[in-house]
Amino acid sequence: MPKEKVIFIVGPTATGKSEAAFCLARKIKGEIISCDSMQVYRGMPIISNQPPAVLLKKAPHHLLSVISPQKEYNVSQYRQDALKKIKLILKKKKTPVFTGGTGLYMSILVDGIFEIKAQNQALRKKLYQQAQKYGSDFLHDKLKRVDPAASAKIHPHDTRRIVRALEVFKLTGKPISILQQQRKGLADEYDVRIFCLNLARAKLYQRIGQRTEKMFKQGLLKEAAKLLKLKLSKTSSAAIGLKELKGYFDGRCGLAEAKAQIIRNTCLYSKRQLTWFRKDKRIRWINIKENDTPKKIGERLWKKLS
RNA sequence: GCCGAGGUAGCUCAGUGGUAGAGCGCGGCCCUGAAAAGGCCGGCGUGGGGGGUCCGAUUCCCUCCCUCGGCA
Repeated sequence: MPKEKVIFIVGPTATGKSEAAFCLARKIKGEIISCDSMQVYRGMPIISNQPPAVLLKKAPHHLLSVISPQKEYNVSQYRQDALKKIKLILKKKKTPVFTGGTGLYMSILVDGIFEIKAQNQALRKKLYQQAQKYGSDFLHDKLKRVDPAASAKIHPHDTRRIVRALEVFKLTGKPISILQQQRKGLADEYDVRIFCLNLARAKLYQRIGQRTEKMFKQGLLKEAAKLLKLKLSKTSSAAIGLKELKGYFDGRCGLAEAKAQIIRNTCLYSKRQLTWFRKDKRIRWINIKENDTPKKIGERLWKKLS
C-alpha cells in the first residue's frame, strides 16, 4: 500500500504561499493546515498575515486563530495539534496541505522532536537570572560539565539554548544532546513532499514593502492598538509589527519610521527563513516570477506531485 | 559675498603623521518545547577634487568644489 501524501508549501514571507496552497488544495481535495507560529493566535489576522477571508470561506483551513494571544505556545504543542489534524484529514480521505513560513515547525513535524516533557518556567527563570548575573559563558561552562556534546554545539552567547539544555538536564537527568536523537517524524510514515516558493531577493523585499503598506490599509494600527492593550504572551508579542508600533504609540518614533522598521525587520526575517529552508535538501524549489498567478503556481505544484 | 561647522562604508558617525573603524544596513550561517524568537561570521572603502610639506598624509598646509547654520 502506498504511503499517504502530506504536502508542505513553505517559503519566505510574502511569496504568496496561502494563495498557491489554496489553489493546490482545490485541485487535489486537500485541507490546509497552517504552519505558522503567529497565525495560531486570535485577534491578529492582519499582523500575522492570515489568508484573506475569501479563501478561508472556500476551503477548510486549520490551526488559524486557535489560541489566545495571552497564552504561550510552542513547537511541541504545535506538533501535537498538527498531528491530530493530519489524522482527521486523512480519515476523510483528503490530503493535508501545510503552508506557512515557520521553518522549525515544519522540521519538527517532518523529523520529529523528543517526546519527554521537560519544561519548568520557574527553573527557566532562575537560569536566566543566573545568566544575567554571571554571564552566559558561566552557564555554558556549567553545561559543558553535564553535556559536552550540547555545549560544543551551542555558542557560549546563545543564552536561550544554553538555558534550555540545562533545563532539560536538570529535569530529566539526561543530556539534551542524547534526547534530541530520539525523533520520529512524518517522513518515516508518510509520503512527505515539501515545496518552497521563492522569488528573486530584490523582488521579495519589494513585495514585503508593498504588503506592509497593504497591512496598514487593512487596519493594522487598529489591530495592533487593541492587542497592545492586552497582556500578551512572550510568544505572541514577538510578532513583527507589535514592538515597532508600540514605539509609535508611545511617541518614541514617527509612523513613517515605525513602518520602515517593520519592513526592515520583515526582510531580515525572510532572509533567516531562506537560510532555514536552503539547508533542507528534501525541499523542491519553486522559483516564481512577479506575474505568476496563484493558479499557475498551484498548477505547477500539482504537476510536480505526480 | 562674508563668518562658522563639516565632507571617511549603502546610512549615521568615530578616530589616527605609518594606507581606517563602530552601530545600523547588506550578504552568509546556526537552530529540537519563546522560532516573526535567539545566536554566530563577513568590511562590502579611489577617506570630496587638485597641489604642497614629509621617508610616509585620511590626518598638517594651500586651493577649488559641495553641504549645513549664521550675517548680509
